[in-house]
Amino acid sequence: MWESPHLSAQIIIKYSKFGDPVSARSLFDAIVVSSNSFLWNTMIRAYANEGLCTETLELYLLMRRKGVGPNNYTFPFVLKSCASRSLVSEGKLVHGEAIRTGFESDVYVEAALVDMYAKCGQTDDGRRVFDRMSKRDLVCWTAMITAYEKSERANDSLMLFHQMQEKGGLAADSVTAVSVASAVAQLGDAKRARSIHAHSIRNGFLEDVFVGNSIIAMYSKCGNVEDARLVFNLMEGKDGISWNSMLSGYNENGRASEALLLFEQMQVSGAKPNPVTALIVISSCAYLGSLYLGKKMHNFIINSRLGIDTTLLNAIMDMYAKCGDLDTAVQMFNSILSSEWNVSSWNVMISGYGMHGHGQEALKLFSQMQEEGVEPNHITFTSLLSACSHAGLIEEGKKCFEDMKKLSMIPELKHYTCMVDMLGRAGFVEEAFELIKEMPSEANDSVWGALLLACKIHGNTELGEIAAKNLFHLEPEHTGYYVLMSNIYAASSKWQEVGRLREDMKSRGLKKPAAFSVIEFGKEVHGFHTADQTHPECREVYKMVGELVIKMKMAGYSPDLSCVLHDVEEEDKEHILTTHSEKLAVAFGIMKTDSRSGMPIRVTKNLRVCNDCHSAFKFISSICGRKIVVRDGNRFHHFQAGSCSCKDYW
DNA sequence: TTAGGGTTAG
Repeated sequence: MWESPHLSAQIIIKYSKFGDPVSARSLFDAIVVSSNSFLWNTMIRAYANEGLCTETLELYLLMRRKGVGPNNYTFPFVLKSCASRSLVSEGKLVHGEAIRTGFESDVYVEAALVDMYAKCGQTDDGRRVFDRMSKRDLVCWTAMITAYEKSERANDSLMLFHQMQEKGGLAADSVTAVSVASAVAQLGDAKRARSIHAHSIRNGFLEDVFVGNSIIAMYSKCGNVEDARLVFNLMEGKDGISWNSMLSGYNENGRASEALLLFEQMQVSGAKPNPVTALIVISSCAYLGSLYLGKKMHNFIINSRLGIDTTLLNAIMDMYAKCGDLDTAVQMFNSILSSEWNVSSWNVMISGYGMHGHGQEALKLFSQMQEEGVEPNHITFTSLLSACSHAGLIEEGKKCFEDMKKLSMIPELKHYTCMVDMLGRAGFVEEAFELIKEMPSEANDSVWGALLLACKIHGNTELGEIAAKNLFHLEPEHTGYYVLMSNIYAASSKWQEVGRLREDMKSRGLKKPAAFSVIEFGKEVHGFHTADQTHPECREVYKMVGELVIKMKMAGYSPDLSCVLHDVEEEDKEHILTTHSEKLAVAFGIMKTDSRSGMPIRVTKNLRVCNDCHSAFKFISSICGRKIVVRDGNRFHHFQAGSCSCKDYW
């Protein structure tokens, strides 16, 4: 029997098909192996198809040592193994052997090489092989299109897709459509997204769940959640990834509450959440800043035994920090051995300390991290610089920036944004502007935005105008920048300029974003707009604000009328201040919660808290003996006994 | 005797 290599090969393949490569190998070893490559190829194929990479490569080496020549059947399997583990150097050696043995231009070997280089992220090497190929089929084209997409070269990916249709005369199938949709998603090109969707409908690709899922992700990343939802609703065979894609689509577009609503529907539908779902939904809670929902989701994750890995733990800690409960985040961090944490865990805590104004603690944690031998990455430095900025630790921040360069890390735009923010807030607006001028690349809207904010805080109209000019050019539709500049003009009573900007906004159809504050206690959530008239208890709330103002005035408070950016009478200004959404929310909290409970009043505001409210909350915390925690658009403020954790520096 | 391309989160 052993004399027939074909029969032996069939048995080896059978063993392999039944998932028993060990028996296959025993049989292989028992056979007197000839110099014929056939049986070797069969055994290598068995290992490669089982995903046993080491075994494949070892057997390949043994084959070479025994003087058996590999051929066009050997290389595709060996290359497949290299691809599966991203073993670039091994793959390149095998490529060399294929050249030496004269099998490089075999179509199967070529295709395997393209695939290997693509999977190892060596896109250009893959392209060189691809260009030399004598015959290319749809799979080869798709492999190369996907390789570009995966290495974030969306334009190259789409260019190749068009070449495939025009020069190659090939039509895409659903697999190609998935990669092309991902490439369009990377570019965020809403117009092309529609055309890919239409193409997929025409060709019936939407029956493939992979295509539906990638189109949902594509629309979401192009800012078109409505169409993503439409595709999602029409999908017949939704799987876990469909739900997750739609959930994260809402998150990406700042619509976290809709993500949570969809999550409820997901549970009703019977679809089973997985750890990715948990990760997405926990970050929705973090975005909303709802401690109640965050805790509820944390319990859900524990009870549903989803399996909590470090990534999910990091997201949970991040959620607690962003929902104002830094203590729980710290407790979680300290309750686990530091060897269990990865660099993101440290980053989460450093940024958590930062957003709550504990700059020194953030720096301490950074030292500890380095003592533990954990290498910081660019996110570590973003978190650190932002922590220094919030705490006004200028010298420390400058040192971090230098440390970063010493570690051969090139500062990115976000690091410059933090530096401009840090210098600008501290009053070094000119120095911040100099830094922008020295930047190796062009400043983006975040960098100029940080400068504009600094100009608003310190009343620098001249530099503010320069920042605004750049911003109006870069982001002509971003309302916030018009508002900031108009606030700068208003603060120096340049009402004509204010009017001009207002007209400009009007002609572009832009509206000032409405201020909105949310207060949460127990299961209750209440929202207030500026001058809210819709809350069922708003009369009582205004009465409470009035009483608080009287008490505050007796304690020395005087309204900061400069916070009213309208050209109106002083008396009206004072009244306008009492209608700010965050004041209404805090007053409601005082009315509804028991001071004896020791629970803080937790308010989240979508925009930056105003100076007058900030001052008022310090008085209220002292008068009412309450802790007030406010999360504004930028950071946390913890008011207690007449002062704020930000030390009036924000 | 042969193979190869795909979706979500961080």
